[in-house]
Amino acid sequence: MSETQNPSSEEQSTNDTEQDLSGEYDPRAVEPGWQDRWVSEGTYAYQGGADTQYSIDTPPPTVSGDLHMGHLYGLTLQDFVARFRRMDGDDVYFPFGYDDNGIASERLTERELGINHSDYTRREFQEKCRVVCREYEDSFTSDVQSLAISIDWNATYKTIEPRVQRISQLSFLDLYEQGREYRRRAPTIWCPDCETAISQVEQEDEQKDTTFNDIAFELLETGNESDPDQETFTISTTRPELLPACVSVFVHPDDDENQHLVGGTARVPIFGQEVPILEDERVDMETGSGLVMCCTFGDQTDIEWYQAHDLALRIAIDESGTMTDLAGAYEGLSTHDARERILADLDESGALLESREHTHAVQVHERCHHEVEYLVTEQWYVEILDKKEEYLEAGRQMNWHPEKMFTRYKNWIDGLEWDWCISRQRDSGIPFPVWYCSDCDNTILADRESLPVDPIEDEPPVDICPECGHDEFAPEEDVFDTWATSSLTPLVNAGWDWNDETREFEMSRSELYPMNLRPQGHDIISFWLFHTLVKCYEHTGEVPFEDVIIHGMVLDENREAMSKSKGNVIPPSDVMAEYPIDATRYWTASASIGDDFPFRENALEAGERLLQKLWNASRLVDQLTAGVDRSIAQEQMPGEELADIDRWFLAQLDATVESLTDRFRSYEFAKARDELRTFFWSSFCDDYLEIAKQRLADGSSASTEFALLRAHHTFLKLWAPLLPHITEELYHHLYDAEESLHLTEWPEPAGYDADLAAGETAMEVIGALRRYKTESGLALNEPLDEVHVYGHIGGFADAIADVMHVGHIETFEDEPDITTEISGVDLEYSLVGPAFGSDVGAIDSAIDEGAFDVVDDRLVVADGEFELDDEMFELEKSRTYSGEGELLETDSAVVIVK
RNA sequence: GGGUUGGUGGUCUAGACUGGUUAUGACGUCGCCUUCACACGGCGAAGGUCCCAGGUUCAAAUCCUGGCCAACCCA
Repeated sequence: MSETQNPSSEEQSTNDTEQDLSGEYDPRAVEPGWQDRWVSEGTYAYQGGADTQYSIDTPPPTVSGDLHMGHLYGLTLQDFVARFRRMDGDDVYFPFGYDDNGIASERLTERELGINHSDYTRREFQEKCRVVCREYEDSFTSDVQSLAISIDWNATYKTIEPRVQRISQLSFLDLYEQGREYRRRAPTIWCPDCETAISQVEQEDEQKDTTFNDIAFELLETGNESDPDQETFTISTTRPELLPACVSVFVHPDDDENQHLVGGTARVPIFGQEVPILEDERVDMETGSGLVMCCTFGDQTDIEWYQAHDLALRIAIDESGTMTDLAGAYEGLSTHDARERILADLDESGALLESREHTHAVQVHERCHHEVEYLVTEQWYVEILDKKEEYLEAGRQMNWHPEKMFTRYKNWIDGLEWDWCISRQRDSGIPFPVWYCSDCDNTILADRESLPVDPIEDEPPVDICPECGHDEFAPEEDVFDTWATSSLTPLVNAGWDWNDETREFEMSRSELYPMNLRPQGHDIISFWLFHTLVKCYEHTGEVPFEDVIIHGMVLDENREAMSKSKGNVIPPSDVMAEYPIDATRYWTASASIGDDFPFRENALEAGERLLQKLWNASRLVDQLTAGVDRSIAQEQMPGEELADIDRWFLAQLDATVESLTDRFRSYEFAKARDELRTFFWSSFCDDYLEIAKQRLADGSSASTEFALLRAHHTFLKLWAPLLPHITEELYHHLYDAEESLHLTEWPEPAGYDADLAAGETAMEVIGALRRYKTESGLALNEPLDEVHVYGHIGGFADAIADVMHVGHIETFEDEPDITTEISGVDLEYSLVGPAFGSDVGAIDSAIDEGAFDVVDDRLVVADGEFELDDEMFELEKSRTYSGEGELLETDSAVVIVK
């Protein structure tokens, strides 16, 4: 869809492996070069035709602003999956879309150009939207490319493009024909600012300051004719402008004080209409006087009352938030002005008893934060309330990562109260492919083959109405809700379309569907995931996703959500200016899927350090294997030709490969990252590389050269999904000047066996000797004459001698000739507990007092009261060495430095 | 108001499903060391009532109940 900013700086990494790697890694020079090259070479293009695919249904960002941390995080997680799967043998379909139809992009356009949509024709305004969106999309695309997201840039879409419009309209027709859509005049959630209907998901709570007004209503009749002295009662309301819409007053059935009113009637002040007094348990007795007026409509409870009690309908507010003729003298005023004037008039007439400050939760439109109204309008709906159970069950069929996120999906479905309103009274959406007969209002649908259509410009498919024979039609002027289209992304990706010849729906890339992965934030489970499931399930009969990963939100350094109002937003551009992308990605990998996670400057610094470490270690490997044919890294050397120490390291590498593969497959990037970092840094750099360095310093060793290259080559691959730039750069320097590392195969365990226990002990011994030198003020390369090791270190004595510069090393399998004294007993409680139960305490205290003895490998405690088998305990010994040299202890060996 | 999730050294975090007595790692702090890939390095040290209170159990960071706090979702 778009070009990179600077498509041709490929030369910069054509390398010659003869040359040493330069002193320091310079990501500023390296990273942009690779980003450009990957895009211009189409490195991540979906191939098609392979046996195994992996398809990701990426979230199309709403075009409403710049790239933010949430995008960076989400996209990077997807990229980890994509890069791993690609190397692991799958043909990865990693598309990208922009959601540029609907209210968000219209408002962006208005904001950007300082205009209002109503000042233009629909066509003109749409054009302006396209222009503004295109600019935002281009800069967004270049941002995404500079994050090294391995998207196939041939597989992109915009939700406003004709291809997607067609799919969206096809979807509408299909659901209509299945009987799952209807058009109805009914109470609707309405945004007076955007002047459109919205759906339940698009409203949110907001605390607002307002005044709570006590207003006297004249009591005309009581319910049981008692208490005739009472002339008025009090209603508390925050919305006096709704008085002209008042249709009844409600009392709670448990409200003893006001019970006598039920069944009576009252007169509304100023407006004078007579309304019934009814009883309903939805009254909130705690707030105000306990008496509530019901207006059509002030909130959702009003709607429920209206339906349950068959009340009158009085419409006092119109689509633009202006008072209607029902408001009499207040007609034409905004709701806000009407409120002021009505309050003043109430005050003057004495009906306003009290006004007090009050904070309460109101429903607002999430896009513009204006208070919503509930208006009776004609809208299109997708029926969902009748299938809540089925959609819940369908959700259960997907693998949720983390599992607990399914609960959120369930809660959302449980709380559903409205069918899905999909019509919007806006300009820049996808039109309904519908006309209505001007005479009988019959619905005329467009033909499938003619889609996409715009009924305002296009003619209906019939000349006369099939119902009544009339020949004039009115176009449907509404457009689809954004989510009615973005809920179709799996079908867009799979190339869903209607085949007019076979009279069936089909997919041009059917192998992609159901998609393998849906990645998204937990904030849009109710929007995107739920709607997508409903739509795709109804169209295909299948659940659209195999796996769902639900990630958390990026927080600031104080663990608070980033928001413009708090002023704590960190734009990715700031981070990208200061840190390498690979370091940013390293930070991103530290979050477990599902957890919110804080921005941490020091995590980025840690990433930078790792890059430098990887670079330096690679430089050392490069130097140590200067004359060696690098292609051996991709071959196998039989285990028996390898020195013990080399085989030992490769065996550990095997285990790491295996474990990392599992981690990546189950989306556990944080664990993969930490495991790999620890193994790379501690085992490879600190231990093995030091050993290899010494071994090769003493003369060449085919075994060590092979192991070094093999390990290094493998490390580059293992790091590749997380750190794509530096690994690619190194790979080109050392192994292959042409092919991209990211298109090579994920490593597999080579099957090397080694005495892991002996290796472990050998590393302990090296550690102990290192400590000994440091603590004795010796340089680490200071020679030691002679060392005796008591413990099992197999064939690793030479390696220890090499790396620690020991002249002569002697090993003994048994205990050294030292004085040992039993200083305590370590109990194995997992065995002692079940065997001795409540006696464990007595055993503990007896041992503390020294009342134990070892007889024939058994521990006799408290004069024989208890006897423990040898596997139940271990003796703690303190050793004193009186011979020549110094005694060092490790967990499994004793070392004497002569 | 209802629900969900979480609360582990100064900070972030592993461990919790499957209970076992010495709670993981990183960052930061402090001390020592220029050492031939790397001081963006190495070695070492200090630092924890595992939110609180009960309960179950021989044994609880882990399981159960209640509370407090925070975030999110829904009213």
